[in-house]
Amino acid sequence: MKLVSPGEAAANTNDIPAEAGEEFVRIGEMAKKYGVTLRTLRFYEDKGLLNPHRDGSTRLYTRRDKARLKLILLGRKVGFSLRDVKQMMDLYDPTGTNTKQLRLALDKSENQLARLQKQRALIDDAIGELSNSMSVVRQMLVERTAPAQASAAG
Amino acid sequence: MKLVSPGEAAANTNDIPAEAGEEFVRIGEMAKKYGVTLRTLRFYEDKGLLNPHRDGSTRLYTRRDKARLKLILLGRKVGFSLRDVKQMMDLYDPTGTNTKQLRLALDKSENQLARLQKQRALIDDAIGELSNSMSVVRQMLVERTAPAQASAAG
DNA sequence: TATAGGATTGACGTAAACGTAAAAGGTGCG
DNA sequence: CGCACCTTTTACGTTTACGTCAATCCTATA
Repeated sequence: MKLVSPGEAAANTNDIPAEAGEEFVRIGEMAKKYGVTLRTLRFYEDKGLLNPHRDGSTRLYTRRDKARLKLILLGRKVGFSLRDVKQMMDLYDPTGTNTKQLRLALDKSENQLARLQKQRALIDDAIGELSNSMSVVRQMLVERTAPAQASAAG
Repeated sequence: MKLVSPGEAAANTNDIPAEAGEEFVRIGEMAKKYGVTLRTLRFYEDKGLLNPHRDGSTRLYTRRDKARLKLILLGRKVGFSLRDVKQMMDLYDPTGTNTKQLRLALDKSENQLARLQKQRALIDDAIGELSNSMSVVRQMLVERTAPAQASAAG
């Protein structure tokens, strides 16, 4: 009747009606486990990305919620907006082949990949310009700290 | 007594008290010339980044303003915030060597360069993960569109 | 029972850089 | 004269993903 696997977080003694062997986790555990804040989990729920069970008012996360959260975090990592993530998740149907979902995901991924590559190009550009500017500034500083050298060389 | 060089924008006939040969430009010209909106120029002024002269209430930009705007745009391009840009610009002193300004700029630039490189790494990471995911999804789609092949091979 | 530690909802705050009306004034041209 | 065009100021709206209180509640433990 444990909420979490043994060895982890021994501060929970709540009796929760877990008829089957489902591992329920409360928000604090969930947050720690995935390195997010409580606020984040509630926010995701508010946006319809998560749907934990409830024991009264207390949120209880199952491994399905964990799987969803993992997907969300992966999506965020590769730069999808939460809206995109939700759109893709909403297409999930446990009884079907999810072809639509997969196609949408692939489609969005292609766009996102393009965006990322553009961003990369922009950043490379910025790095280039910044490096140039830095050279110039360094040179100006040199001329100001050693003006005798400069005029001697001129 | 022209506001702009001949051949450009022949719609200005305002008489402006330009005693010297200073080229004054109004906000519309300025915006076009640098590819920004009027709102942007006013916004930059509001933030203390620009300080055009006035003919009554009409803004008049000189080449000093142009130089400043160029710097702002360069700063933005390499990822500085307007606040950073202002901080650096505020140190400019036409009578001194501006060593402080240059040092600050260099300092900020180093930080910014580091940030850009981190971002680049993150993006590369994201590209990698996204590409992986795409492969997986593609594979899943293949298995769904040609299940006979898969079961035949199994 | 007091206290510390979670948990809840609600709601405003934050960052950046403008966009977008709204309402009004000035101007040259036909 | 009136329209078209440029300009002005003021000020709220937008975007995204949460942060940060605030007030309250529940619970196990010493």
